Amino acid sequence: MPELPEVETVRRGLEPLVVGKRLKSLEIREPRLRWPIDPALAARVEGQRIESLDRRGKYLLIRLSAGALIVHLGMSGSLRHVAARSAPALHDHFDLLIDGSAAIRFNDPRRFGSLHYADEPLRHPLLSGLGPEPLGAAFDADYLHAVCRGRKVAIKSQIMNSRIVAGVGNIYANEALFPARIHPARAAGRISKRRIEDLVAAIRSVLESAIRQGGTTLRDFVGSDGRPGYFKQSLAVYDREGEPCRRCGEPIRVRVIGQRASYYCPRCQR
DNA sequence: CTAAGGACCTGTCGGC
DNA sequence: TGCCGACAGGTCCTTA
Repeated sequence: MPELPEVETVRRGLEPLVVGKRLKSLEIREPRLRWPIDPALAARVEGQRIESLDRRGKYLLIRLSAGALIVHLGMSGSLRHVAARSAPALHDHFDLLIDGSAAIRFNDPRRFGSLHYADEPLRHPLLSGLGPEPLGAAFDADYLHAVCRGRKVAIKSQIMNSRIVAGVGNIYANEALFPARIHPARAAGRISKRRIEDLVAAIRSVLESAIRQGGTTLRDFVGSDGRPGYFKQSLAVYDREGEPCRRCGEPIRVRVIGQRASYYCPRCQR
């Protein structure tokens, strides 16, 4: 479900509610997530002050006085700000009880999400190999062109590879390739530098625009306040099979590339 | 090394 | 109406 803009939406929603507060307790109801939650984790973080809320790719970093909690929302996860007393519902796997009477509640039907603790989160094995942030200065045309050189993988798979760039998932990979006018199946190594520049600009612009609209809600994404995102109405190609291209009118097509549904305009994208 | 496919889970939707 | 397969916003791990 959540890609970078959705995780950033959650981060921005929670930040003012938790930073500076004390983490009273961590209540784990279902430890069987993508990786089992370490049972020793609760004792380790309880009583610590929450210093900041950061994001790296699709990971949320809850930085504490010492170390940090690392949360990933997987495909179906959400973090909601709720009253501490409220009864947990199905798939509410853990609560972070915050000073006062509030809690941050993690819900995840598919359990592809995860919760870790690390003294230095950026050195954690899951984060240490991540590529640059797509909205950061290190992600530019020189970089992307260099890492695409000689590669035969589809450009869409390449930009969805978190070791290449962190946080671009299926929706925004599709959406960025459209304004860049690049066919999603084109071999990464067979794209000119000029067009790679367009792609870098498109990735940035699509992500920023999605963040401004609170992310994309297709079915069930909600921010920390329970509200959906509104970027769906801005989608140019994703989930628009058969509908007219917004640029030329040609019906949008879908095909599977790298196991993922890929939407594109066969006339505009080469 | 690269690339492709399977695996992990539950919920929902479309077709028969 | 009911059942069954296909598919869903992620990504690690194994295999070739």
